[in-house]
Amino acid sequence: MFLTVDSEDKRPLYQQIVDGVKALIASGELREGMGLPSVRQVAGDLGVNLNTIAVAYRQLQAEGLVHVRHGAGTVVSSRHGREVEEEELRKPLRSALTQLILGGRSDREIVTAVRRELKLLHERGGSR
Amino acid sequence: MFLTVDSEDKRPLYQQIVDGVKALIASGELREGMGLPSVRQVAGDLGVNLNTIAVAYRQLQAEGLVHVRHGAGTVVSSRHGREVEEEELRKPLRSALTQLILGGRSDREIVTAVRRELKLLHERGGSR
Amino acid sequence: MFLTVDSEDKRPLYQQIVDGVKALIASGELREGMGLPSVRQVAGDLGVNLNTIAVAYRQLQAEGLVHVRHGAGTVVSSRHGREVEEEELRKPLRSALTQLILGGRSDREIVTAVRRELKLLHERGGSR
Amino acid sequence: MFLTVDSEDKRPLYQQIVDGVKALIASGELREGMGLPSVRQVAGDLGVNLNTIAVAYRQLQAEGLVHVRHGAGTVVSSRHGREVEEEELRKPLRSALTQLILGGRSDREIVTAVRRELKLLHERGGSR
DNA sequence: GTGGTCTAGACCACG
DNA sequence: GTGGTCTAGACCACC
Repeated sequence: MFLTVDSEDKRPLYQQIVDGVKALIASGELREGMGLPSVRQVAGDLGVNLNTIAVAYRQLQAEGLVHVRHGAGTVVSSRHGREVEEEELRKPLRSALTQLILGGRSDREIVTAVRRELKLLHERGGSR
Repeated sequence: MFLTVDSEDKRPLYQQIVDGVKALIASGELREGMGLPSVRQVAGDLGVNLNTIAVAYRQLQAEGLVHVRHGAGTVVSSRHGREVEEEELRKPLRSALTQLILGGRSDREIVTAVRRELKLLHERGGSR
Repeated sequence: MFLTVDSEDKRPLYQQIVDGVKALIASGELREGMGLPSVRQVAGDLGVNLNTIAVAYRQLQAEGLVHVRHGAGTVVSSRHGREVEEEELRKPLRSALTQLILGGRSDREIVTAVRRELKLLHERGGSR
Repeated sequence: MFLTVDSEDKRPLYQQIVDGVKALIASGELREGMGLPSVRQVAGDLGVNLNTIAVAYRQLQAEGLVHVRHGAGTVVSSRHGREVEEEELRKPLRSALTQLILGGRSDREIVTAVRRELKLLHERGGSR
């Protein structure tokens, strides 16, 4: 699988997993009905504890992105009811933009960067 | 001052202060050489522990955004020397965009939202 | 048969079968002496592993709701002898009511909902 | 505090804690803004592991019933946005009622029991 | 002091 | 085989 963790990253390990899976879903690389690798396999691949991965999967489940069939693995859910509050989405955007401005980027540069990132995020999904 | 804290926010208090000051600088509301209110005053205004504010100021100082002029309190630094790593800036952007995609927003909607936020962030700063 | 399973349901598959049969008995749709469909047939109909159905039937048998007549399959038992502990019944009731209260429902609304559900549960059973 | 766990109970320990806190909130015994006992204290009182309680508190937080101020404890949230899906509430009700019917209770007895439980659930809240 | 994260390792439930 | 729960014990972040 295409998940990575970085011990330098400030986010907790389990959150990195959550974000990684979210990114894979957002890009279309993981689609509805597809199975996620097992907790044990991810734990082995990344060299982290079983429980840590289990926590990540549980959070994904709680957010409705995946559902678990107990002895049978974890699969990507159909995404109905994912009505995220507008404000909830805007807060991280605002924060990221603030940092870019502080980094000296002009508005034009920022918009260009946004377009580039969007393209990258979609590209990995392939034949979508 | 125009700083606020929200106990419902998931970020720690000190981080909210840091982000708030960053936003004020990014918008131009706080410019080079301008003084920040004293730790004591902010703590009093917000009803927060002195230590919490001190931690926030220390982090701003560590990031090179402000410096302490002895006897004169904390002032906003010049922007030189703050070369933030490109990757460091891109990570939160990517994360914010991922959430927007998962929230069902199209690329066009996202770019529009980015422009709107940029405008809002600048507006507060006035003549800049 | 009128049993269904839902892979999105949080309950394990075998429990869904158990609950389904219980509901059929409670509504009168299945009465004393009537036969249940064979394990093999249910498994085929629902596209579920044989073992899973067998586990469900075993639990129903352990609870005294059905018994096995050799050569004749599984049949619904008479109700005698199934003295369920009062406390055992009250626990799930209390839990369900707690959730309704937390959901903002008033006592009157709850009682009304209870009556409606009772009616629905009986209706399916016909002449009873 | 008035939380108990029962090793005979089929629910996992952490779920019993969650349900217990929910019941306390539903009854009004725990009101908005009131603090929950610390993870360590509950763990000590009940003789279970720290992590188990932490998992329970995290779930309560995820459901929006409490919010956590990192170094400062856990408090009951104001309850806006607790729009639970009607179906989500009805499922446990239906299941509980089914069991009561199977236990031989008549509809009248059941409604009476419901009223009694509702009264009990509210009574513990006192001056509400 | 508070809660959060992580590890190691055990045992259970499900399919 | 899958995921779920629990324990014991460690270390970190926040206030």
